[in-house]
Amino acid sequence: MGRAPCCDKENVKRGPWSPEEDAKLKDYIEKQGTGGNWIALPHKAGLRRCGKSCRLRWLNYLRPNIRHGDFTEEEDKIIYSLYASIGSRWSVIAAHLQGRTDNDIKNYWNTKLKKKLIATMAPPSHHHLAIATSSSPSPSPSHYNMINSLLPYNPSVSTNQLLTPQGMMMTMMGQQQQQLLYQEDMGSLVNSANSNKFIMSHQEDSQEQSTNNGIMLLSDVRSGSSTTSTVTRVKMEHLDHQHHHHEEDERSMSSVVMEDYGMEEIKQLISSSCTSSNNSLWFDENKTEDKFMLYY
DNA sequence: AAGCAGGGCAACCGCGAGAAT
DNA sequence: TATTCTCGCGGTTGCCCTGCT
Repeated sequence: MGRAPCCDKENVKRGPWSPEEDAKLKDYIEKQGTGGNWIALPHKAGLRRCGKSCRLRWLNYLRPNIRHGDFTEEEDKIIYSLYASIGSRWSVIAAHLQGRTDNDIKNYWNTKLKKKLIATMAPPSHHHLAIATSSSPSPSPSHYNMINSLLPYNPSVSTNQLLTPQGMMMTMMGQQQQQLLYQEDMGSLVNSANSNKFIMSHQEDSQEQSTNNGIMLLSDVRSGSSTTSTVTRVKMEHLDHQHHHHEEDERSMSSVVMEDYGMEEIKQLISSSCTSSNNSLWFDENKTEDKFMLYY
């Protein structure tokens, strides 16, 4: 049995809203509210529009304190970060950006930010998405920015704080305590069965802490919806051979693991930026894990 | 100046979740 | 418990504007 249409499509106006319609809708909602029923609202307000159309118009354009255009760098970072963490859940991302609508952010991402990311992620071949290793030059700030963008968003973290591995670590350590399990060594890293849990293992050499941090991050954020779930798992590993006590392979190695069912774009961006000759790229299409790994 | 292509954005569509009946 | 209805969401479409040839 088919679903009943929400309105009589033959008798409703479609397309761009006129200033008169805007005024009617705004006036009605300001005086009467939505009444909790968008379907009935257009009739009451004297509009020949579908209730869904009215809702969309109000939420995306007419409601107070809406901002359009001119996204700031800070907002860009927030969007990058949240997208990396939760995927294309625009309403959630919008909730973190005062005055922005999900539609605005979605459009902004699709038309500008994604391209900006491509530009960032596709520099000359000597650029890699990686945390500095002892055998490679220090990454540029843009690398940290990109990596920062993969970290879960935390509004209390300043931009500057995110710009260095140390800052990132501070961020993780200080801000995500409720979600973090801190492990003393890699070998004891466990993959939590719980969703929405962030697991981090951090190795340090007591003599060379400042330059040779081993970092392992595992982010597992799942949407609440079982059917439209966006699963994002960002795992970044950096195993420096000098501190790599638990593996046979002594190569300097950093890896990024992205698991995701709704972030194909991110996958492509990262994989395309990390396929230079000295990297090996592994896709693990195991359906139970759905992850791919990038090793340097 | 005209035609075309691409980008940006507002609006629409269809689906799933959850409330109401 | 099953069915219907509304809301809210993400994906997609299509119009309009701008820049290029």
